[in-house]
Parts: sequence; C-alpha cells; structure tokens
Amino acid sequence: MKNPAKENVKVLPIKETTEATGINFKQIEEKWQNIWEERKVFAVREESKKKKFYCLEMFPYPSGSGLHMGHAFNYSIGDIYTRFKRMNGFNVLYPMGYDSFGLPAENAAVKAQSHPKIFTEQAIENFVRQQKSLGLSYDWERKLMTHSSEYYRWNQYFFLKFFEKGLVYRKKSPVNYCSKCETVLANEQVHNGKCWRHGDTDIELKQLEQWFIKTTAYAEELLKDIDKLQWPERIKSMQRNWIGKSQGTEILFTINGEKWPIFTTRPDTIFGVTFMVVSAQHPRLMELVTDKEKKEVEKFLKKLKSTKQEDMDLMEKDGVFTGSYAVNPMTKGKIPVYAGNFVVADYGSGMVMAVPAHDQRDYEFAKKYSLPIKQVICGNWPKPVCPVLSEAYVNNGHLVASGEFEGLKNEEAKEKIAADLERLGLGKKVVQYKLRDWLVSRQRYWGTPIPFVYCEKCGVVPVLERDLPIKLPENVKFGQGNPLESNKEFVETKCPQCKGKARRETDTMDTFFDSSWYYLRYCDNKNDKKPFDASKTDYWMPVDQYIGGAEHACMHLIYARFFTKALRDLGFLKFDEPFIKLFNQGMLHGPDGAVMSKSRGNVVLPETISAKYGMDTARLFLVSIASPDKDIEWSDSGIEGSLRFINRVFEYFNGVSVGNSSKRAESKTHKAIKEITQDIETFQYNLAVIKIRALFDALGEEKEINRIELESFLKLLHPICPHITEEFWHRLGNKTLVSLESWPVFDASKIDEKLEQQEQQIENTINDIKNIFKIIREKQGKEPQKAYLYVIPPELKLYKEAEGKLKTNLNVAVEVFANNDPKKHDPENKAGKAKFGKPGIYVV
RNA sequence: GCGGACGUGCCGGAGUGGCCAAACGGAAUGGGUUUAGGCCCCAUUGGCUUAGUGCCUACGCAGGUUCGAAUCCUGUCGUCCGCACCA
Repeated sequence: MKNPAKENVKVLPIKETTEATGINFKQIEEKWQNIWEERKVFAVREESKKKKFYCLEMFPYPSGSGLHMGHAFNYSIGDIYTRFKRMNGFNVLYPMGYDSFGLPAENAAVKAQSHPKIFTEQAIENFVRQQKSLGLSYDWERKLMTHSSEYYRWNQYFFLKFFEKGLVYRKKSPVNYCSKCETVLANEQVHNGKCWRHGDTDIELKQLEQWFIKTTAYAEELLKDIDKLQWPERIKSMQRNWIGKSQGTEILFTINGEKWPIFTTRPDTIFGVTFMVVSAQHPRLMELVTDKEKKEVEKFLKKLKSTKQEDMDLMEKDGVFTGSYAVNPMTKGKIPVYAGNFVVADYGSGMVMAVPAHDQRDYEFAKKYSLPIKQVICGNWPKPVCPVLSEAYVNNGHLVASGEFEGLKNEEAKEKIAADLERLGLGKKVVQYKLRDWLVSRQRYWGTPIPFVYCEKCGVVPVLERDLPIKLPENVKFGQGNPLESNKEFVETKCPQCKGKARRETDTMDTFFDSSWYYLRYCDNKNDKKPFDASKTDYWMPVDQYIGGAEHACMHLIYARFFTKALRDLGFLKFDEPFIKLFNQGMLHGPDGAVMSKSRGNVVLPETISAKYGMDTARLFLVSIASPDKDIEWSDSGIEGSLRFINRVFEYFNGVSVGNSSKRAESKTHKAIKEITQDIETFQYNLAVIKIRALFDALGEEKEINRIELESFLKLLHPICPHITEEFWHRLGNKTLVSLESWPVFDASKIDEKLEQQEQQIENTINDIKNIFKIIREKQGKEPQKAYLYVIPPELKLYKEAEGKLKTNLNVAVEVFANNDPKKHDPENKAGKAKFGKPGIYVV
C-alpha cells in the first residue's frame, strides 16, 4: 500500500482527567466494554470460513470474596492470546463459566445462615461484573454454571451412561474420609495423607460402600497418550508418576493351605525370600493371625492407629509376627509372615515377599527383627564371593544359590522364573498401576444428586433417563450431616423397575465430575435435548489452548482426559484428548512476597488499580514483569513504570503528525511485527512488551508518521491494552473496532538490517563520547561544551544525519567533519584516530 | 530417595555457540525543570587505565569439548516444585 499524501487526521485530545494520571481510564474502559457487549463483538458461531481456535481457561470456583489481581493476571494471559488469535484470522471460541457446586459454598452459606444457591449466584454475578471490567473478550452467550439443573442433568445422564458401560460401580472398601469436609474423598484429593482442602486434617480410613468410576480401565491409554500432549514436561511427568505403571510378576504363596498373591518386580530374587510382610491395613490381615499372636498384633495395630500422619513419614519400619507361615512356591521353604507398617495396602495385593539381601526396606526390617538374610545375586562372577552385606545389594549380577537358575544373569532370570511360575500355575506377569478408581460419591448437599435409588426388592436401581434431572431440593435443613438425608420428599420415591417403595441415593457427585466435561458444554451450552450436539463438538473440539494452574495436574486434568476417552467409547466424541496444548500460568504474589490471598491480607484489588492506573496499565505491567509461566510479585513502583509508558503513548497519540513514514520507521515497524508475533504466539509476553516499547521509542523519534505504521503499532499493543488501543483506533477516525481488525503482517523486504547496524554504530559513538565527558569532568574538572567528530568519508553522510540525535543525547553542540577535510577544526589531530565505524573525537 | 525446573548487576529479568554480556523495566544517587514536588527530563550505578576505540574481572562452583562457551558436556553446590516405604 502506498503512503497517502499527508492527511490531516485529527486526533482529538483527551480532556477528561483524573487526579493520579491525567487520564480518565475508567471512562474509556467502560465505553469500550459496553460497545463490545452491546454489539456482541466476541460472540462466535460454527459457520465460518475461518479456521477454528478454542482457547480455554480453567473455569473458576466462584468464591464469595471475588477477584483480586491474581485472577486478573490469569485471565489476562488467556485474553491476550485470544485477542491475538482472533486478529490472526481465527474463529475463536473463548468462553467463561463457573464451577459453582462445592463444599465452600455450602459451608459459607451455612455459616452465614444463607442458602448455597443464593450465596453462589451472588458470587457469580459479582464475578461476571468484575471479569467484564477487566476487558476480557469472552463470548458471554456461552456462560454456564454447573449448579444449574440444565447443566447437572447431563452429569446424571453421563453417570447413567457410564453405569451401562460398566464404568460406574458400588463397592465396599477402605476409603479416605475427611472429618472437616464430612465426606469421603478421592485418592487424588488426598495429599500427603491430608485433605487437599484442609492441610491440617488427617485423612481417616473407613470401610464404606461407595460409588466409584472405573478410571483404571483407561490407565494404559491415559499413560500412553501423555506422549501426544503438548504440555509442560513437569505436568506430564506428574501424570506419569500418578498413573505409576510398573511391570512385574504376581506370585502365589501358600499360607495355611490357601493361595495368597503378591506383586513383585524382582521375581529373580525369589530364592532369597526369607519372610513375608502383609500390610497392617490389609482387609484380610486377621485371617493370617494365629490365636497365639492375636494379642501382639492387636497391640501393634493400636499403636499404629494412634500415630499421627506427620510422624508416620519419619517412623522406622515396624512389624509383628502373625503366627502364620508361607510356602515359597519355588523353594517350598517355610517362611514367617509378618504384619508391617511399611507395606501399602492398596497397591499390588497389599502383601510383599521380603528379600532382605536385595531390597533396602526388607533389609532394615530383617536387621531389626533378626531375620535371615540370604544373598542370591552376586556382582562378581564367575567367582561369587558374597560378603556380609551392610546394606541391600540392588545392582544387577548373576544368580547364586538359586537352584536350576544358578549362574543366570538376573535380568534373564526374571523372565525365566516368571515363565516357570506361570507354567506351574503359581504366578503370572502382570502390570500394576498406582492409579485408583475414582471415588465419586460425596456425603454433601451442594452437588449433583447421584441418579440411583435403593429398592427393597430390586436393590440398587438406576433412575430412568426420562426422569432426569433429579433436581437438588432447595428447601432443606442444614446443620446435621447431609441435608438430603433428612429431606423426606427427596428421599422417598418409587423404584423405576417394580414401582415399589424405594429410597433415593443421597450422596452427590464429586464436583470434579462437573468439571470433567464443561469444555464440551461450551460448544453447545443451550441444548436441552442432549448434553451437546456432536456437530458442534466436532467443530470446536479439541481445545487448542488450555490455560490453568499446575495444581490440577493429577486431579482435573486426569479426570477430564478420562472423561473424553470414555465419551469417545460411548460414541459421543471422535477424538482422544481434550486439551492439545496446556499453558501453566505463574502465581501472582502480593507486595509482601506471599501468594496473594484474602486470608493473608495482601490482596490488591482490580477496582483500586483500575481507578488509579487503568486496567490496560495493569495488564501491561503484569505481563511485562516476567514470562507469564513464572511466579511474579506485585509492586507499586513497578506499575508506576508501566503507567509512565501508557502516559507517553497518550501524549504521543494526542500530538502525532500523520504524514509519511521514513524508511526507518517502516523498518522498525516490520521488524517489531515479526518479533512480537513470535513472542505472543509462544506466550513470551514479557519479550513482546519490551519490543513494543522499543518500537514506540523509535517511532517517537520520527517527525511524522504514516497511518499504516501508527495503526500497526496500535494493533501490536491491542491484545495487551485493549481499551486504549480501541480508543485511539477510534480517534484516528476508524469506524471499525481494532478488536476485530487483522493482525499486521510483516514484510521482510522492509526490514533494513543495515540501518539497525548503523544505529548501533551511532549508539557506540555516543557511549564513547560520554566516556570522554566523564574523564574530562573527573580529571580536568571541566564541563564539556562541544564535540567534534572526524569520520572516514564514506561514513560522513551517516554521521551528518545523526548530528541531531547526537546533540540531543549528549546535550552539547556537535560538529561532524570528514577526517580528510582540510577546513576541519582539529587542534589536537584527533582526525588521525578515525577508523571504519569509529570516528575520531575531540571535545572542548 | 525418585522425578521436574532453575541459578546472569542492588532487584525483576533479556541474551541460549562468535557481532554482544547486562537490553528493557524497577530502585538508588547526583543534576535539571518547578512556587514546590512524590510528575517530567538528563547523568551515574563491577574494576583498572587513558581524552575514548583498550585491558581485567564477572553469568552459582570445578572441570571438559571448541579456534571461540553465560550458552554444549560432566561433576558439584544451592534454591524451588511435585511424588514418596508402590516391593
């Protein structure tokens, strides 16, 4: 495009001022927020010629305390990306919703003598209002709230579908119970033996019959597909760890005539087994305890129970003899069975074969109880010398004292022994996962009712699909236990099968069930016939860019992946993974360095900041501190720096002369476009900001500037500062919205690298002269008045042109000569020092 | 113990084989402007040296690869995060 002749675009000066800044940010922000909303600027449809892009932030739990700057930081990261993608020609889905069921609302409501529904809906209203004031470009038409029956009816629907498919079951087993939450919890919600919400509350194990979802059915696929994901390595490794696959052998040991399985990764050490250890929490432990040992075992269990979780970790290995003996299937030898505190009950079979010579834990236990230690693998072969071990020998080697397997390398022996056991029907190769099935029932009110009834005749019966939703009754009494239990109207029902008397399930679903598929509902959030129309999810899904915190690595992100796979197998979806890319944002810390939170009292509120500095300034500041995946700290002086920049931008646009751009301005602009595009694409917003600032400084040095460059600058700044750029876009006389404009495209031919080099050269000269000034001031006590430069003739033009810049930078008169100019003023013959790229300098 | 990330001026952070260490922002000090300034503008902020084009030191520490290393490799120390008696 050609540069139009000088046009007289009037940039209206800004009259409105506020005390702190001279700019009425609030007015500008509200103006554009209203326009965006009224014109539904960010609403999207599936019918589009553009390529789709689904950008999603983990939806928030709407807490009563509202948003602080930390939230603003999180959402800005997504909004910047979304605005960038939108301008780059994508049909962008960027929705927002609320994970509005859950315990905190229930607790808060009870405490405030209110109702969770009222409480929650107020909180949501507040969230929406605050989020709108941050300038976030959500498609608000697609808002969803998990506590509305229009949403949770589909939770119930999926629950039934999973049941049909055998993915939902009830089972009595030891489950985790938090006394503060007054409910059971999933494995994923237990962190270091404590409740994930109550770091000070130990989890109790209770034997209860509960609802489970068979996440383990997908363990292998969940593990395997991690490789496909473009997620942070850290999160991927956490998930691999959580799923915890290990390959080993299940071996049957005979105890009291009955076969008991154990899991081991070291079948090669079977000839070294000198005792067995069963977990103290093993449900069938007492079957192994003889009458003679009963007292001792009970004493041991009692002691264990009274041990606090924090001491548990430090506790040394402890155990007690059960009185029973096991028979080693290989050696037929008799070995004692102990109950021990260090064996995990719900991994493998809760019992292990102990090989003290080759396992450090077993070694310690054997030492403590003077049990025999028998070495069966030696490193030094072919002359095995087995010294007295001071610790377990865990390296590879050759088998000794192992019957027919004598002399084999232990890695080979693993295979051979496993095969032999399998042939004899005494074992088999198995794969073990640490991942457990998902315990989804909760003994709490504020959640999705589980759609089942208990019939005296028919037992546990699923509700009919046509009876959904099973609505959560609103009129309930809080105070003692689950309010659903005391609600007769809810509990008393008829069996869908025999029409006889039945009792409704009063447990509700873990709210992670709600958040496991919300990204699908956004695609079709108003559908009242089905959870979503496949044509819509086919179009939008999978999520191209997911954004959220790392704390969900082993909770939400696992459940959501499971859900996607399960729904795929139920025919709802055609893809395997919900979130292609994941970005983990850092945390905003308060000015005191601690994570920003209300309880710590270090929150900075967006309202305050917006009024004083403007939301755009705040957004600019937040993303300029560091890469957005790092933790950052709020600082008042830091935002002042961003404000200085924004102020300069205002002044610039108020006074800019629109005309022709120099080659330099064009070059600078195109170089900036190239680099900033790359930076935003890769979430390096801090680098983008640096380059935006540099471009602005460069443009500021120009006498006049073309509209094209001016507009490009606004576009580059727009994702980060949407309001003021919209304002200036408008003041430049545009009728469109910059929000919907297209991103500038760089033209490599306009980038003049030589010019960049020349500018660098002038910079260097300025630094040289400044250095001389410094020396003159310090050594001679003189104030420099004038600088003479002697340049080699080919550089004369460059330096002549830079004279103005030199003067402003040095604040003294500057005169430039060619070093061969006979008429030059050069009393000390400094012209002789002139070199290529370095002029001679004389200062008076 | 295992796994992941990281270590650069006073601070936040750029730089990820040579152009080039310290961009950019903050802070501090000095100066200018101002009735005044907490606004704005300018200068200085590892050391030495000299009227400059230089040298030294310096990218946690120690080695190595290379003509050349903040950048690659090995070891080591330290910080942060996650998992943790998983047999």
